[in-house]
Amino acid sequence: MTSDSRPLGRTERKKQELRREIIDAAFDCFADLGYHATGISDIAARLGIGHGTFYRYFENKRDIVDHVIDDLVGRIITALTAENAPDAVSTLDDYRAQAERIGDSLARIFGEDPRLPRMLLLEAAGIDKAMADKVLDFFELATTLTAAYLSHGVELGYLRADLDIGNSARAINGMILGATISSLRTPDPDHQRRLSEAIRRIMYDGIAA
Amino acid sequence: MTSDSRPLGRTERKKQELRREIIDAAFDCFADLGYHATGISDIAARLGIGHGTFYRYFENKRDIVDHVIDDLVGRIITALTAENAPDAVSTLDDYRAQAERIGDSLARIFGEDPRLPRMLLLEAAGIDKAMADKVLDFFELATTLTAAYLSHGVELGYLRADLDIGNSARAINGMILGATISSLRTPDPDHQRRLSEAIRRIMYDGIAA
Amino acid sequence: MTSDSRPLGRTERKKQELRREIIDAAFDCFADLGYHATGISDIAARLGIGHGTFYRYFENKRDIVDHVIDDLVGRIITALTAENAPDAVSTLDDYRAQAERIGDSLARIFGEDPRLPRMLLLEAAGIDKAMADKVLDFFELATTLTAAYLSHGVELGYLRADLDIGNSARAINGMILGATISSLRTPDPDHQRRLSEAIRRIMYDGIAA
Amino acid sequence: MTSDSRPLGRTERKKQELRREIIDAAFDCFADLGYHATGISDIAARLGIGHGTFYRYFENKRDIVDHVIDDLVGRIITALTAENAPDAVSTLDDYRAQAERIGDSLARIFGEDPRLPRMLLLEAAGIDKAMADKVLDFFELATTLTAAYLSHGVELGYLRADLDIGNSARAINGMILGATISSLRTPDPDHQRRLSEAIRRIMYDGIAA
DNA sequence: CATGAATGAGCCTTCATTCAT
DNA sequence: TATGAATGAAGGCTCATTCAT
Repeated sequence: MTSDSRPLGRTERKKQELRREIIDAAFDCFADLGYHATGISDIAARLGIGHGTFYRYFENKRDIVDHVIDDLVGRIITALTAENAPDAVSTLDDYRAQAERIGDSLARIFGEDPRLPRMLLLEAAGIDKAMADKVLDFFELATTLTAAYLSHGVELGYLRADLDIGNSARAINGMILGATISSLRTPDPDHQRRLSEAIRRIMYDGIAA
Repeated sequence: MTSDSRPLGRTERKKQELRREIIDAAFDCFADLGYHATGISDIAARLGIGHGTFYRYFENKRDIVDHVIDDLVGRIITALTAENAPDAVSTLDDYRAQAERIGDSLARIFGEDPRLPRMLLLEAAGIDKAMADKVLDFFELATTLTAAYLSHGVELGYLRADLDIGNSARAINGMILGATISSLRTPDPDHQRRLSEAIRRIMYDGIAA
Repeated sequence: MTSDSRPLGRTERKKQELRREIIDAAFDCFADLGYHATGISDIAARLGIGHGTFYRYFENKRDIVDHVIDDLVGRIITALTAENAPDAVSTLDDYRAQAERIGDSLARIFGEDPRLPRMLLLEAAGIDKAMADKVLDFFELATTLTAAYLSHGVELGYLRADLDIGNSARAINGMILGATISSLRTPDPDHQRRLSEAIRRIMYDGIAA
Repeated sequence: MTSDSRPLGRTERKKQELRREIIDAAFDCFADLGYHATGISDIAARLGIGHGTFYRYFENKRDIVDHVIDDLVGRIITALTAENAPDAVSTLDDYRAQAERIGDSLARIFGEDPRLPRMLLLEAAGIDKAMADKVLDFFELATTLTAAYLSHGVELGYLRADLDIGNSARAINGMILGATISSLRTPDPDHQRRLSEAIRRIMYDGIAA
């Protein structure tokens, strides 16, 4: 059982590896220089491969950035859903703890590599209409995930029965988005923790006296 | 004292007018095609002027987009602050009404021309580092404005005394940001109204049962 | 008898004056910035006139530089021929003194304004073929002048009877040219005097022991 | 030790070849059209290559002309110094023969391709200040070379002991320069020979009776 | 399969010149 | 007559992409 179930040849495995490395190098370049300022040769140079080789793995410049973004989005979705299924909790404390856990997951993944939110929020949408759509798709997907949590909370009676689930999900995601943007300027973990706390406080109790 | 109030000659006025038109045309182009896909000739063609004329009014392509963005930001700030000084209200009802008014202002200015939020949120940040900074500056400014409102609310006793003002302002602005992004996909005014309502509900009461 | 023989109107006189000023300003610009780096607007700006006005006095950029060069050449020729007619001397000492006087004239006119030789030797010829021809014409004219002096010297018996007049004139003018070029790098009058002395020594005695 | 002497691969050799061809084509264009009237596309078209290819070999237009001029200057210096070391002669006749040989070298190299002196004397200096400096540097270098010959001549007693070596070198180079300029108008080899003769006559004997 | 030399579409920008005011 | 706003030809340069080796 040393290899995958399908007998990928050594060559094939190497190819997948390089493909992976190209995606990572492209991410590095796009994050450092910006998409438009990055040349294919920058990506190739970072890997020490000929820039012609790039085209054996990806159609063109537009193609690679799609893979880079899909990769990022996949990483985030994975982090958010792992061990955090909406219906995995059954007590109020569990519920709140899960919300906190989700916030921490996001903070960790964005905190570990600030280029990730920067790429997703500042760089990606400006590439072209299709990419902007993909970013908006991601926001919508996030809304759906959040809505599922809220829905579960309403069912369990933890949340207001009259909650406008979809729109509240949008609002909550907006707060997370705001926090993420704030982290671009102030990456300090302490600050993020306080901001996270403020968001949870608003979520549960509002701001009214 | 023979008409000193109109110190601009007819020529000068025409110049200012054309300058204004170029900014507008550039906004149109950037919003339609994206910054990088827009050529100076596109802007000039839209106005029926020679593209050399463009350079009599703006340094270069980077210069005009700065003016376009400053113009948009200025419009938004104006709309948000006009008749909405943080300390212009003195009762809780006034306070809530003002919050609603501000939300409406934003909805109107973004609803009137959906290209405005699209330009500011999706296009601008991807132009280059400096522009990304300008967009983040704008978010920070918005946070400051919101914080002033919250601060006033705490002073008047409408809001929780233990409110983390700065971070709550960030969270609230995040919700507005989320709503704005949502409006890019679902420009329907009714939907916006419900979303706006959900945000205000969360703000004041939270989501807890 | 306050005006010229022809009753030039005041307007006409002003026109000639401005024309003159434009030529001077153009010379300044060409000498400072180089012909190609000089814009019509640079010339106009230096005079504080609109650059459209330029075209009421000169056909185009190529036209003005022709006038500038003609002006320079005229000044040099005038300086060289004034009081220095080839047949104005009749003794050997006079002859040598005249040669010295001519050298001094050149040194003075070039020394007074180093932009003059710079313009003529470095800038002009590179403008285009026609201008290069004009510069070569000037060299030929200078050769003719020098040849006349030599011819006179031979007639009077001051110079070798077997002198190849034309080619010796070319050689002598070459020495002057070399001195002028040297003055571009080393404008020091003392150095020029010694160089001038060396040239005259070679002219009369050669370098042989 | 299997052919270590040819360390350049075939590709590398081709590259050097094309680089050489570009320099030559650029020289052709600059000489034919003038530097400013020459476009990169003219150079590329002359070689039948895409104009983008040009930029794989040279930084920009300014870069190539530097190489063209350096190439010309190098060729001249080589021709002047090859087999003509200042101290390679030991009799007066040798000395005169060497001087003649140097003159012939120059005449040959300039006569073979009249575009060479045209480029160096008429075109180059007008390109910009830096290039004008380079041309003046070349004149100074030539002066240094000539001065070495004169110095040797004085040491051997062939030349006047009181010779102002530096300035005489300038004067002599001026005569050569004058001859070169004359050759631009009158490329006839016979004429050049007579002019060369006249120069040598002046050098050794002067013009006095 | 990897390479990088070659390519040219297409951009931004300048500036001499025109002409309506 | 003087002006300077408008113009667009022209050209330098970049870089994604191709393809022969």
